[in-house]
Amino acid sequence: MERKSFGHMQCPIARSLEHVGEWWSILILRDAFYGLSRFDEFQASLGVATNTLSRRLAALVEAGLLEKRPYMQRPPRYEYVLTDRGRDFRPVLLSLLAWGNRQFATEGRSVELIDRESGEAVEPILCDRATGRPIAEMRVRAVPGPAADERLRRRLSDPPVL
Amino acid sequence: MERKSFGHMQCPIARSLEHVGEWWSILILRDAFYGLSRFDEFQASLGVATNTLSRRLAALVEAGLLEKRPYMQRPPRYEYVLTDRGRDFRPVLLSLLAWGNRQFATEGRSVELIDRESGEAVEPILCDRATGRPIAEMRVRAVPGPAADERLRRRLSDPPVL
DNA sequence: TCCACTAACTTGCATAATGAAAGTTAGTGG
DNA sequence: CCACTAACTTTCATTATGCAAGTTAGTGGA
Repeated sequence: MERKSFGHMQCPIARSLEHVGEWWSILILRDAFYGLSRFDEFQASLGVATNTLSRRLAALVEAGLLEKRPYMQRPPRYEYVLTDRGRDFRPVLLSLLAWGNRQFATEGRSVELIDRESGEAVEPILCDRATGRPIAEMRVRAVPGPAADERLRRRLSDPPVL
Repeated sequence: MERKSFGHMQCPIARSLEHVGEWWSILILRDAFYGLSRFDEFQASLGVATNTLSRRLAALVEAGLLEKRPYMQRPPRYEYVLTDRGRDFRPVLLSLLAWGNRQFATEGRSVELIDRESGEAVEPILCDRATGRPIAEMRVRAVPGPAADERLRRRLSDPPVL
C-alpha cells in the first residue's frame, strides 16, 4: 500500500500498480464492471474485511477510478460508480480474464465473452490501433519517451525489451 | 498472499490474481520481460527486501510463470526465466502500460512502444481475434461457461456485465 | 593458506497491513 | 420505543513486509 519512492515509478506499469496494485482493488473494479456499486454489495461479493474495503474504496476514489456519490440523502447512502478513468481500465480486466481462461481454466471455462449481436464467442487479443495487426505477430519494443529520465533511458537502451 | 477460499475464485480474473495479485509479482514479471533473470538483478531493480523477493520468485515458479534453473553449477547460481505461461502474460503488462500512459502520464510519457520494423508508435487496443473488430466498439458480455457453478451463473445472469 | 569478494539466499526482529468482530451514526418502519 | 438497515470506524490479534545481519558455496589474488 505504501508509496515506494523509487526510480521505477517512472515506469507506466509501476504507476498503474500504484493505484490498483493491492489485492482487493482489481476485484473491486471487476465487481464495479459487473454492476455492483454499494458498500455492502462489494462486501458480500468479496468477503473482504470492512475496514480494508473502506480504505480501498477511498483509495480508488482518490485515484479517480471510482466516484463516491450519494444516491439518497435521508438517510445518507452512497454508491461508488466507475469514472471514465475507471472504465478505461476495462482492457486490463479483459486481458486478465483472457489470460486466466487460457492458463488456469483446467476444468473448463467458468466465464466466457460473447458478442451480444452475433452471440459468437469473443477472444480478446492486443492489436495495434493504427494498423490493426496483432501485437503478438509484431516486433514491438519499449523505448524511452520524452519524459524518461537517465536511469530509465539506460534500462531501455540495449536489450530487445518487452 | 493467502489463498482466500471463496466462491469468487471461480472467476478467471480472481484466479489470475491468485498468482500475480501481490504488489511485487507483476513488477518482477515486467523486469523478466525487460531481460532481467537473476536474483540480484531483480533486487537492485526493485529495491524489494530479499526475503520477500525469494518468496515471490518461489511463488511465481510454483505458479509456472518462471522457471528456476542453474546457469552455473560451480558455484551454484540460478536464473529465473519466463515460461510459456509467463510470456503469455505479456498482453496484461502491455494493457497496464497503455492504461498508465493514457491516464497517469501527466508530464508526458516515459515509455513508448514502437514497431521495430517501421519505427512507428504502437498503441495496443483489444480486438476480437476472429473478426479483428475493436472490443471497445462491440457489445461484449460475460456469460457463464460450461464450468460455472450456480452462484456464478446467478451473478452473470441479468445485468449487462463487463 | 588466508583474505576479500560474489550470488543467492535465510534468519531475527520491529513495524505495517489485514481480518474478525463489535460498536457507531443517521436514519426508517411498525 | 424497538428492531432494522447502510455505511462505516474502532479495537485487537494475526500476518506480511522491510531492514540488517548471517549463511553457503564457491572464485581469484597475495
